[in-house]
Amino acid sequence: MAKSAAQSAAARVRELRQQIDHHNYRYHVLDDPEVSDAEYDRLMRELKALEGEYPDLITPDSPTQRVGATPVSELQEVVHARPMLSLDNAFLDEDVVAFDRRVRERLEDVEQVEYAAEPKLDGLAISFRYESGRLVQAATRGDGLRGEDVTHNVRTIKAVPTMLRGAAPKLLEVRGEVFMLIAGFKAMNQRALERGERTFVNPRNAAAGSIRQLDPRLAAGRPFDVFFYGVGETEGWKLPAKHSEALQQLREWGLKVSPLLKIVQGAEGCLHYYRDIGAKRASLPYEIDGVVYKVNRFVQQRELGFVARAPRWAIAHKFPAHEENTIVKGVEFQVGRTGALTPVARLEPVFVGGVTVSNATLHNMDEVRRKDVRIGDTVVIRRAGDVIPEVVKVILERRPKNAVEVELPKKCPICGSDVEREEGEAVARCTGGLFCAAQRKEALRHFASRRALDIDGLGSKIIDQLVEGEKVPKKVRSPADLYRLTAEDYAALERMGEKSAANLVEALGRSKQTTLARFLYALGIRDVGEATAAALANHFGSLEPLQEASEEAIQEVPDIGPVVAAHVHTFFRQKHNREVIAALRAVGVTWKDQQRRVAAAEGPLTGKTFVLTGSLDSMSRDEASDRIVALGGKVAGSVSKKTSYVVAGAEAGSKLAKAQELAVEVLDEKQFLKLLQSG
DNA sequence: GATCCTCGAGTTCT
DNA sequence: CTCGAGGATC
Repeated sequence: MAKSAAQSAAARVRELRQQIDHHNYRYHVLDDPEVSDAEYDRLMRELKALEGEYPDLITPDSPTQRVGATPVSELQEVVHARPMLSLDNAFLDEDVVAFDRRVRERLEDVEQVEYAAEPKLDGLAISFRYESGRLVQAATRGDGLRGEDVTHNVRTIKAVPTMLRGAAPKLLEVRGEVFMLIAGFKAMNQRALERGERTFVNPRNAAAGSIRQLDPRLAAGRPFDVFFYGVGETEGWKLPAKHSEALQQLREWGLKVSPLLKIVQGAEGCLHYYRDIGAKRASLPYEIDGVVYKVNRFVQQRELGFVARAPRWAIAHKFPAHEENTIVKGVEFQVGRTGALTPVARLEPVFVGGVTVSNATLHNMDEVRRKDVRIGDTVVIRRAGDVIPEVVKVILERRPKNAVEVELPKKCPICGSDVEREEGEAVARCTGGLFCAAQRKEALRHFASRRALDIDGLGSKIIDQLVEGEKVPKKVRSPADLYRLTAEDYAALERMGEKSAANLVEALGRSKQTTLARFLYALGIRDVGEATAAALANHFGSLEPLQEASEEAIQEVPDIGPVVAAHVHTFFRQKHNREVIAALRAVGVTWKDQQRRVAAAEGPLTGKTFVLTGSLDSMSRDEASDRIVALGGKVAGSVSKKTSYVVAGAEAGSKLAKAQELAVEVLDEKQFLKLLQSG
């Protein structure tokens, strides 16, 4: 009786493992799950329960054994049966052309070479050994000849099958890249930060660190993924004629291959592929540092052979690096429109991500202390998918003895006024107000900016001269002064010809006809940005009632609380500000009072919130957002659970990753246009 | 009182 | 784009 129960348990265990392996394959390799996560969990729980009852049935390749294997005391050395080679690097198009030429010269009678091209992932190269379809060993690349045994950790990666599907050969050693998804990496870092644990600089380091852990419980649950890209030692498998065909066979065995793998012809095909992937780079959910081209036919590969430790039949074509090291030469403090003092690191110029970077913001003193940046330090600079360079961290081992700590200045570097930092606030401010030339300049620049009065041709070089100006009849102190200068006055400035001066006066004339919302925004009231200015304009309809409104009345406006209301109220109580406003109206700045509007326009998109990222082909982001609002939708700046859609254009950045993390629906340009049309 | 969602402000380089 | 902080909501 007991025996037959054990027998049926064994059968059920086999059945469950088969099902779970199948669902893993659907989920991780095909990206097309058949069952819900809940159903999957139910199968896992049943298997665990049975194995708990009959421990004899537990085998190392059971899906339950991925997590919770016992820690190892040290990583064992593994000698690779076939060396894991490194690749030659190409940085320029010419390098690729030269590579292709060398290949053709060695292969006589071949006019055009076929290459298999795929992205080069920024992860960790691993060799996986399957014996009779069963994963028996996973090892790091190491120096190429010997690596470290990391089987215990690799077993916890769900995308790595512990058992191959179908008829597997007696021995199959495959190579693949283990990497971390950016979204998962960020979430993991965030959690670590909240718990006060150490964080990782980038997904690559996180992957390498996790895989080399001794305790697999630390690696389990980390957001790993894997793509297999090559074959090592085999037994009982007759290799097909082409590399791409071999990868196709790996796919059928359940080993995940990059979906971006492509067959291309000649150097031209390679370069075309490089640009194509380069354009997609920022929107991929993982980091890549280039693409790899491999001669596709195995016969040709064998004919080409190797030099030293790199094959002659493959090359890695690198993208410009995202991260570089450089030295902090100094830290200066910039003064912004509101008087905020911002520390900026002056760097030894360094080429990162396609441009030369010589400055990077440090945001505020808290940030300086948190990262512990000192003058003389060597730092890691990153230009991720975004544009703005960032100091990632200090390389402490390279800190010179005479490194200087950054001190917050006591006096404003521009005007010499006292610097104050409110209790509990991150920013320090110059107290000089409009006495400070930096604040006057920034206020003018803000006034002229595109989203304010949009005065073309009034750049910072011109503003500098107007404010400090030797060559101006009267120094410009407020925006109203701008309208009193003539074309001749402007033409007298450095780097200003008659034509530019005429254009500027023309632009000033155009700017006089504006809207209340833009005007309020242009005034530069603290904490009043575009959205708040629009809310004030909608609520009050015209300027006079707002100027006379009490703090309480201002707080009636949606999204305005006591702090902002106080700023607005104080602004209009000040004599100087009222004079500037009167002067602006006197020179002809005007707008149509708008209807007081309570609700937004009704439309097919009412209740939907959109977030835009990347650039669209058919319209600018401003146009896109106008069209959404016209149909009753809302456009927000950041992705949250309440976001209905993220519209991702070319070179979408971190918002796309965030959307994927929160499972918010993502629309590409086509789908977005369709939605607009149907509305 | 805590948490989430938005907005504002400052920033790089070509 | 990122960070900090104000406002709303539970």
